[in-house]
Amino acid sequence: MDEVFKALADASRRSLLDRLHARNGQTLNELCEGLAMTRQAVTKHLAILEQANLVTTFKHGREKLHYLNPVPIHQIGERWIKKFERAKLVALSELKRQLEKRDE
Amino acid sequence: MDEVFKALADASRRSLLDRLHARNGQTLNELCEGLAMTRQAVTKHLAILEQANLVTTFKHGREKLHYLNPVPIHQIGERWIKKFERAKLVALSELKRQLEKRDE
DNA sequence: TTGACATGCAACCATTTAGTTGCCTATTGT
DNA sequence: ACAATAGGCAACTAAATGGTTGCATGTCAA
Repeated sequence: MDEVFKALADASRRSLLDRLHARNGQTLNELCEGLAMTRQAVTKHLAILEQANLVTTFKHGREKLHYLNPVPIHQIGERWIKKFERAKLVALSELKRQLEKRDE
Repeated sequence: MDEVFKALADASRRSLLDRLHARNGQTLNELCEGLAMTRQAVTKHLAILEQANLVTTFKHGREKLHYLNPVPIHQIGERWIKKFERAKLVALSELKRQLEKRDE
């Protein structure tokens, strides 16, 4: 779980996930196109995404195909966001109560 | 959005959010209790959470009260996770298709 | 009013991180 | 066979990050 959050912390990596979401199964070079980064930098980002299990790869000849694995992202929603859903419901009223308490 | 993801990337900060979720409106010193960190380190974490709008604070006399703001977390779910929900549904079949393609 | 308590500010340090360059290996098409 | 293509590995650098210590400020309570 820690690795997933850390992987998602970087904007370049989120954009790589966006690209895979737009078209799944891209090669490393395809993912590099149009980015202001060297191929090696992208390789490192993909390795981090892979270690967080957000991306799965298959080798096909000399190419490496990258696939988005949305399951960990879904788990964030399941385990973490839902935890704060109820809090969201009462947030406004709590803040309101606090603002009144402030004038004591 | 970038700030929210970065704020969530650190385990200490997520645990601070957990603590606030368990009991909202704690002071800085209360949030420090039992942590293997100096007060100043916690202050920095809370500042990052505040800047990401995940925590809101009110000063009450000499105390600073910290409140969880779950809205940005909820927005992650809205804007980002749902984007990958459909992808999750087709992920397995896509992977399967790829595995077959591999043997061409 | 003065000491204790709650917090703020700033300088400093070590580690991690994001990126680079340079070179090596493996596969493919002609 | 061999040049071009796709990717891998390692060393290095600059900047960001997470943490510390030391001191200053503001508020409360006796």
